[in-house]
Amino acid sequence: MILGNQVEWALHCMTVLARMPEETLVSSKVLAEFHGVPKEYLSKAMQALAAAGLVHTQLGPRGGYSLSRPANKISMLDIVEAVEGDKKTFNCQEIRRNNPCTNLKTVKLPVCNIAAVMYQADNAWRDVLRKKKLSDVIADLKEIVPRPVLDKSLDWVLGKS
Amino acid sequence: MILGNQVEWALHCMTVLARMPEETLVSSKVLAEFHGVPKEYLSKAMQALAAAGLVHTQLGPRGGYSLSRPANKISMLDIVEAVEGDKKTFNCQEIRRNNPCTNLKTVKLPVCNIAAVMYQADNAWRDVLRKKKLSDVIADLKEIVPRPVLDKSLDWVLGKS
DNA sequence: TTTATCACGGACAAATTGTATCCTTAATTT
DNA sequence: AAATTAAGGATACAATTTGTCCGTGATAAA
Repeated sequence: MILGNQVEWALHCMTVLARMPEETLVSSKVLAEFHGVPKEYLSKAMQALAAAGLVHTQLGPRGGYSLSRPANKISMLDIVEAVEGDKKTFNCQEIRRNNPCTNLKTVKLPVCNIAAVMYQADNAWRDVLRKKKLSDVIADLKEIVPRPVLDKSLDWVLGKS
Repeated sequence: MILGNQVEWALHCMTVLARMPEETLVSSKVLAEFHGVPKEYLSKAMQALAAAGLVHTQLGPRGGYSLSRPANKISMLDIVEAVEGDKKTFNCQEIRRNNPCTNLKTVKLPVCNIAAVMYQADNAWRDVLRKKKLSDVIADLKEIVPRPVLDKSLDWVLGKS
């Protein structure tokens, strides 16, 4: 059970957008070059973010992406689910109903107790991501990355936007 | 990010083994028939459980599987990791080092803050599964499944073991 | 108005992983 | 000796992930 790379890309792209001045648009070309990932494929992730309403998009020359709302109103879960979908990590197939010695095919049963625990674990995972806002991520970033590196990166992106 | 079916199968098989009297061996053929899943493929999951030391195996006629330790000493995480592996659900590719405006390829950096949150979520998920013991699962089972169904199932498996 | 740049989105292809079957070998009971 | 069982390798098929390519429409700048 491993998340796709698109999730990582999307998270990093969102932190870039979150650090930009208001109204600044960043194209997928710039985002792709900045992160060293294929532009066309990254574009799919950005489309997912747009479809989820997390980013605003602008077509045409000098077009690109910007956050559609403040970074403290966007959680990491929002981003992960936008790209990865919101299906649970455990897909109960109800194999208990295959039990050959009783006919449980049509009987109504409470939710499978094994699935229940898996769902509980799934929720714990989501809760952590739901509580972490994009603004928190930016704050963390400023703690661990040297200021000059942060500034140079911002200037680089701004210079291309 | 979705777990494979083998995890579900393994969890259900372990609950069957946990309900058996001491020293009883259950073959993969019986486990497969009971759960309505392909025997050969289920066998792979059982091999994984054996490799992880969660079940004892016995070859030859009347051979099969039994728990290798008490059900309260086996967690759901033990079972999930035995089948699914213990790789984290988020695989950080360190794309922050691809940043074209600074050379971060070889610089030592603290763990990526985005990865850190993903790992935290991963741990929350694992914690729930680690705390839930196989014995707890059995207890839950007795609450939600009618007693006659439980008894008939046990008798069916015992009759074939 | 023309041209270049951008997001969008469909079609396609390659690589990886998940699901499953088959068969041989070795161990063990009857 | 014969039958049964787990172990494990080889293989095939399906689904998903990863990635590319190209056409369309929007839009800004020349």
